[in-house]
Parts: sequence; C-alpha cells; structure tokens
Amino acid sequence: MMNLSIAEENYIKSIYKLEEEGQEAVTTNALANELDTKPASVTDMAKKLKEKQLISYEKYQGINLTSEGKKAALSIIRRHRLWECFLVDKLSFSWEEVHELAEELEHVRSEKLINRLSDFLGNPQIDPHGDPIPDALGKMGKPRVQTPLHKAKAKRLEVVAVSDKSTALLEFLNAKGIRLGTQLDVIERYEFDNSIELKIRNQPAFTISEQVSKNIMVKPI
Amino acid sequence: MMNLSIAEENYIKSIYKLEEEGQEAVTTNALANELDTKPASVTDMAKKLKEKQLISYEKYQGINLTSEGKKAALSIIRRHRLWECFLVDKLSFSWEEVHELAEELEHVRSEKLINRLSDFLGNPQIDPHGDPIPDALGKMGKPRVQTPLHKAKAKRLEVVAVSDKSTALLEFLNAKGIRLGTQLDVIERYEFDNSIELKIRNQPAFTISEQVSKNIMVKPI
DNA sequence: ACTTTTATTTAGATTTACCTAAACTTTATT
DNA sequence: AATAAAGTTTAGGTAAATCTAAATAAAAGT
Repeated sequence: MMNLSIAEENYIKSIYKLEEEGQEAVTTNALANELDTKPASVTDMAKKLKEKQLISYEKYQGINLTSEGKKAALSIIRRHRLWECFLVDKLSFSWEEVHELAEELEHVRSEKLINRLSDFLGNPQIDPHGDPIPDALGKMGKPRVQTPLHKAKAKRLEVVAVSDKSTALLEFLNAKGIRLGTQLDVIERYEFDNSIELKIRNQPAFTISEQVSKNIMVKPI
Repeated sequence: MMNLSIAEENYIKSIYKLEEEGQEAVTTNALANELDTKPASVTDMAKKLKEKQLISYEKYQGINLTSEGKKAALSIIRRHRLWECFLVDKLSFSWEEVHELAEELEHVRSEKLINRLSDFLGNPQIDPHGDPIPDALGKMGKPRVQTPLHKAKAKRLEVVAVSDKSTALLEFLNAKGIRLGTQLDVIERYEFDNSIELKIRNQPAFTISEQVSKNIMVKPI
C-alpha cells in the first residue's frame, strides 16, 4: 500500500464519507466544505490523488474513489474506529468526545499496531457511534441505519435511542412526547440554527434545537 | 503551553536528550546527527525555537533549553514513555520494537488523553526500557543508571541484566565469562563498527560486537 | 601566529499544503 | 436562448521544513 501524507488521508476519508452519503460524484465544493478548506485547495489535491490513482477525476466532473482509494479509505476508517473503541471502552471517554482524538491517532499507520489493538479490544464489529469497523482485509459490515436526528436524511423516522441521559433532556423529551419507538415526521430544517420542526402523529408541530436533535438516535421507517 | 509542530517537538526532545547525555551546550552538528538531518536545517530551527523562547541560542555558541523548553520536553517524554508502557503491557509488543511507534503516538497532544492513559496503566513510574516517566506536573524520577553497554559512558561497569535471552547469546557470554555481577573495564570503543574492547579482572582483553553490547545491561560502579 | 580543518551559518531552492483573486464552466433563471 | 448565478479551475503567492553550495567563524595543528 502506498504511503499517504496526513492531508492525503484526510481527503480520502472525506471523499469516502461523501460517496457513502449518496452523491454519485463528490463535488469540489462539498469536499472543501467537509474538510474546512477552500475549493482551490481541493482542486490541487484532486490532481495529486489522481496522479496516485486513488481517485478518478476529470475537470468539472467531480471525484470518485478508485478501488485502490477505497482500500485506503477502509484502512483509515478501521484505525479511526478502533481507536474510538479504545478511548471509550478502556479510557472511559464518552462517545461524543472521542472523534477528534481518534482523528489524530488514526494517522499512525502500523498494521501490526492496529491488529493488536483490535485483538486487545476483542475485535469489535462496531464503534461507539454504532458504525461498523472494517476488518484487517477491508471487509466492513452494513453501514448503520441508525443516525442522530440532526443528520438523518429521511423524512419519516423512528426513535431508537437517546444518547445523552441528563434528566433535563429526558424531561424535555417526555414533555414533547418523544420516547423510544416514537414515529417522527420532519417538517422543516432551518439552516440558520440547524433547528428542526417535527410532528408526531396528528399533534401540532414543534421545533427542537440542534443540541437536542444530536442526542436523539433515529432510523428511517 | 504553546502549540508546537511535530518537527519542533522532535527538536525539543532531542535537545533534552543530548543535554541529559552531558554536553553543556548542544552543538548544531550533534543535533543534526541525532535528528538525521543537516546542520543548516538545525540552524533554521534554532532561530525559530529561540523566537518562541524555548531555547537559548547564540550564533556558534550552541543550544540550551530554557525552563519553558524543559517543561515542553518533559511533557513530550511523558507521552512517549506512557505509550511505550501501553504497547508493551497491553498490546504485548517487545520492548525493542515500541520506540518507533511511541515516536508517532507521542505527538497526539491531549492532556486528558495522556492522564487517562496513565491511570489506565496504573500510573507507572518507569517505562519498558527502565527510564522514568514524568508525572502530570513534569516531575520525573532520577534517570536510570542502568544502560545497555553500547551506550554506557563510564569505564568501569557491572553487568546487571541481559535482555536478549537467545541461547546463542547466552552461550557466547558464558564462554567470555560475562554473567550477572561481572565487573567489566572498557578498554577501547571502535568507531567504525561500534565494537568494544573489554577486560575482566586480569584476564586478557577481548572484543564484542555492537549487537552483543546492545543486549548487556550495565551500571557504573 | 598562521594555516588547515572542522563546524556553523547564510543564501537561495524545493516540496507540501495551503491561500486569494481572477478566469472560466456549468447550471439555473428569466 | 441569453444572461445571471453558482461552482470550479488556474495563476500566482505564502509558510513550514527541508535541502545544497558557498561563505564565514572557531578550533586544532604546525
């Protein structure tokens, strides 16, 4: 396997993520946005990654991973998710705070280290967010259907879990009638504050903040 | 604490190491050699680190860490040595192979991560090589007196351990009369192959290779 | 003290990963 | 279909960390 810089790895990972989220070809803008950088920088990197045969790319036509690129992405994702497991299971971090740390740890590229870490953790199949972990050969289970509400794409959803167990949140959800198994309809998503307007059955619609929606795990019905 | 790049951290760590090994002021050449880079690059970085007040440096006069610089060094060393403990204790790596991995892991700068890792490991005081681990406040125990023979500075030494337990090595040492507690006199160190000429008591001198001397742990008498 | 050798620094380039501003394509709107 | 808007690329530049080659300073040898 080729030797990638940290920047290159981050691009590959983001392209994989955006492809998985649905776009046929990943656009320059979407990638710039995902990586918190400028479109011009994305174009530069796209040329480099094409040169290395990790992506297919034609001017103005967007980006897709080649099979080599996918292999690389899965290896990075494997490292990321195993470190997340380690942080949560062994160092008792909460699942919300591990992402950034795993983001750094994932760039230590050593097959041996990662395979031993996996053994040490009991070869887990899913990470603390519920995402599947690719095995040493790059095989990965089905992507999870369950996502936090603020990221859900579908309009009709069912509540499957609440991740923040603070009484304040639980009381709020109770008051709104949101509990496990509740079916929600997304009426509207407001860009400016990422709040979401919801409806339950035939009851009047109401709005919840991004903070709240982040902690409601849902799956499409 | 300031935010250092990986390159800067590596310089700080090497300067600390060379200071500890005895030089009053660390020379450009020694540092270039330690970091496997060119003297010109060291001069560049010295200017930058001086700017950041981590070292004192005057043209042609060598380098020393300031107290800020020492604090930074101890923090990096703490991270490095804790990761070494983790790799050996939890992932069953052998102590010779952990250095390079720890070299990468050490650059993940998170106090919280490192303190939790330390707790998880039972707050060890020494790493797998026998070196002391600075605590969260930067306090560190006495540097170990025991070193592999190829690094020992003193001329009169006592054998305190043998790290490679292969029969081939043990037979060789036995034939030469080297065992635990044996007193050695270093007669000469040969630069070209790092071999060492030794004498035991009044017996005739003999020479051992670097390979062998790396596996003989000694302390000064 | 002078000269040679060794060590160090400067000057000028290079590479990676960015950036801004301007130019150019594609897509959407009238 | 023409034009406006949005998205993308190019051109040219910057900062970090490196390098080589040349210049300069310090140390060692005579």
